[in-house]
Amino acid sequence: MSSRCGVLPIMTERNQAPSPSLVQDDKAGERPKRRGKNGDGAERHDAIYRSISDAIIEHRLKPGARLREDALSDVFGVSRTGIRKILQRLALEQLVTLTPRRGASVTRPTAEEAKDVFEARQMVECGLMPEVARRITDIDIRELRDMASRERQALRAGEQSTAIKLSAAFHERLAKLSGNATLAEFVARLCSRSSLILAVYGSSGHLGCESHDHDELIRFLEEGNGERAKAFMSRHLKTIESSLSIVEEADEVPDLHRIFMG
Amino acid sequence: MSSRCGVLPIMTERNQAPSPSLVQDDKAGERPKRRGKNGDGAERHDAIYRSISDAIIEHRLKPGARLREDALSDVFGVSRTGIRKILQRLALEQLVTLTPRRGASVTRPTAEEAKDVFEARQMVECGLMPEVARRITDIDIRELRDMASRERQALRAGEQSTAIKLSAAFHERLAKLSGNATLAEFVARLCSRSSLILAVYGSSGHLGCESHDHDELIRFLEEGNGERAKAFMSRHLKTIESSLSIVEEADEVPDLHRIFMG
DNA sequence: AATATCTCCATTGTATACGCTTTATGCCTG
DNA sequence: CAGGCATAAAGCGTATACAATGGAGATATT
Repeated sequence: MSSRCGVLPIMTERNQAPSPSLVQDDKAGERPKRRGKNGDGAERHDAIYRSISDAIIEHRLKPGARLREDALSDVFGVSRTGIRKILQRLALEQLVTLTPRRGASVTRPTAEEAKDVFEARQMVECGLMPEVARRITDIDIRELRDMASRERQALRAGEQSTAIKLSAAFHERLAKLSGNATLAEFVARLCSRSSLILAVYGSSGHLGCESHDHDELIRFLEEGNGERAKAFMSRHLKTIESSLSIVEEADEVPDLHRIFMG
Repeated sequence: MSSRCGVLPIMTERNQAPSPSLVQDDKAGERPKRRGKNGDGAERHDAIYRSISDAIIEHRLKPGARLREDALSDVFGVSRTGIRKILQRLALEQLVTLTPRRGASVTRPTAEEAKDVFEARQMVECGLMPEVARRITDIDIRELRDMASRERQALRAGEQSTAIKLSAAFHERLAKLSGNATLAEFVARLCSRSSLILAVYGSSGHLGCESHDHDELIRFLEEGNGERAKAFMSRHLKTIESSLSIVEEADEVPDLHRIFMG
């Protein structure tokens, strides 16, 4: 068994925090980095959280990959206590699955979850479009265009990880423009899970959003046409969903007869 | 300062778990309750979580109430480690607020959060009605009627806490009938937060849902009229929201002058 | 030879101890 | 008499240690 992925494809972390400040010598006993007052205590946890979250969203950590606590604590240089907190948070966002005595692993979404997530996105993201079209400003449009362009660029350069994350970020940003923080956060979580779903059910070579869909969507929003934006978003999401090859691989007892006996 | 509520209005807990198994003598040193194999380890945490969550939803713990870790660990007989995990989970559901070095307290929703939450409920709960109307069965209807009846009963008996929880439970159950677990969970969270919002902005004597609204809603669902159910739900939620007296009380320095000097 | 069982190890669950930050009270000073 | 500072206490953040459980491998038995 365990044809799963290896244990730790986690590359240290490409910290996007402003302070690189070598990580591993924190464990050396003394504490050389008492910068401000406490400062990086909570920020460090948040950075680690984003690090793992990004790795999952970008498919550097694939569904089913196990996340052992002391391996993570080794990599990030904090003790298991902090790691557990982070894993628990990721579990609540359903990016990792916490099996009671078995530890954490990257969630492998089921087909039904996939359906639910895209149904939810249909309802919420589409429902948000009119309000977004109403509230969007020129600055927002410029920023969205920039994101879309960077996404296209990454896609063309073959940087799948980056493209996936930018695509999710685009949808999240869009939702945030509605001004409703609660719904925006919900959309953000749905986008993360969508990324996971793409990792499992996505056909390779065709990752999520079409190259120019986002640009077209921006155009509708720019002209304040909320209804067309809504319709387009609906079509957009349907396109993504229908591109999935949901085969619901039989988890339990994988039909050895059918597999081997033909 | 600290004209807040006292420290611990937590009455031990009216455990709804099947095993009462006295709680407080766990701290007595020995561990007399090693029942099955591990059994109550995780279940116990879940019970504590529900205990606190219920207390918040039922307004036995009011917004702003501080939740000190060792006080809770004393009450429930588990160490701070477990309490922290639970508090973190509650924080992620936005029932409690975790201030970095200050500990946990019951969240006091802002006016904007209230608006966002009800806007989200409008979008999701109403959007779910057609599907619910399509999938509802006779058994579901009977169960919903029972819940509504129990709610009315509690309301009439003056048991506010029970009525509030039953009302939220009704909406949650309804959402679950849609078959979409993701959206159902979102609705559940919105309902919890709504309860909190009612605690802060609700005019007393008029808590949330009207007595007979739920019964009427059931009727529409029973006849499979998703659109009317949707419209009714929309009106229902609007009624609740407009019953709030959102005054955005000045949080800081609770106006001691106005309070004591008249 | 295959399966069941036993044992050991890897890994998580929980508690406790320690340090740091914040807060409150008392004292000193202007 | 009022306001600021210092000291003490209390509570949170983190790490480490210990216990317990589940799994994998080895061995014995049928």
